[in-house]
Amino acid sequence: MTKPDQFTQAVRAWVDISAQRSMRGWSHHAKASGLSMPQFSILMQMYYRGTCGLSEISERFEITSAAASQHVDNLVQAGLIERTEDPHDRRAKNIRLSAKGKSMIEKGIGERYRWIDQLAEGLSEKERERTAEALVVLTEAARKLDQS
Amino acid sequence: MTKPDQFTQAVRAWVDISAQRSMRGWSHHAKASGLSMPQFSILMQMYYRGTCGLSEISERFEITSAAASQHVDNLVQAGLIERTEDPHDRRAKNIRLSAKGKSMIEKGIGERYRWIDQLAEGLSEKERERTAEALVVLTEAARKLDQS
DNA sequence: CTTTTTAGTTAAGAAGGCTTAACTTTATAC
DNA sequence: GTATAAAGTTAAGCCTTCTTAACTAAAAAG
Repeated sequence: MTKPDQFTQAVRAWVDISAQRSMRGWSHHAKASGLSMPQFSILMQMYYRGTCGLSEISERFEITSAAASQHVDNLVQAGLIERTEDPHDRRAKNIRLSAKGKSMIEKGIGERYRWIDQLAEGLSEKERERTAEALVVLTEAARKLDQS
Repeated sequence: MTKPDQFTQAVRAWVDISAQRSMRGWSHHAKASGLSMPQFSILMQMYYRGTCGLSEISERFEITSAAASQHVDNLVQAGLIERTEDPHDRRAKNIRLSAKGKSMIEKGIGERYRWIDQLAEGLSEKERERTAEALVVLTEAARKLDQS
């Protein structure tokens, strides 16, 4: 990498501003629903990745299994996730979002992305089309990075 | 807005994947440098917005001025920011990054955006040009949202 | 079949972040 | 010029998160 060229510059600027925007409504919703950030993050992971074990949570968030267990326990008591025994390995637990947890997260996502609708209103039809195309290209490329 | 159309969909997907990517190296760097997330976020704000008063910090992060004062104090003692009296209003303090704080954040930013360079490698010259243009348009529009 | 590993839980305690409340100092309003 | 408001600090205490350590139960290894 020699210097921040035009592409890098453009991506950085957008990532910055979009991340900031998204985080705003995000932590708002977390607070409003009485959840702490870690709790909310765990629910978020459940939403995108589906059922998992406790160990996966502790790995992903780089906390001890004790900490993960405590978080999960709180969320279970709040009725937001379900914890059942894994039939194939009775030491392990299967953890998944409850219906209540799911709808909660979906509301949070709506909150997180409301600004995108406002953004759309500030653009012409043509601009929306062209930027959407560009983002699809970028998203594709980013996904490939994840797999490598 | 009636339903998530193509534009919204594309923006969401990209925001998701880019935010995730950026956050990864991000909290890593924060931990590695012995700073908590709130502390790191404050430094980040200083970096992008320059000098500010204490009240701006408490507003931006939605914490009391007491909490902001404590954070700032820690950062001053760590040599990462400087706190001086505002000559125009002697009640107020001017808070700005120190050289040490600046280089620290810049290292963090490098960490945060390393993946963008990898992303660039996966695209053709033409794609880079066109996506960069689109992102400039989006960034502009998002900035306008902030001002309204 | 015994030993060791793995998954998870529980309890106790340390560390950090945030709040309220009381206070100082300076600016603004009347 | 006095009263009020604003910027910031300090101290005390609450709450959350996280960790370590001791534990149970089940699977895997030998």
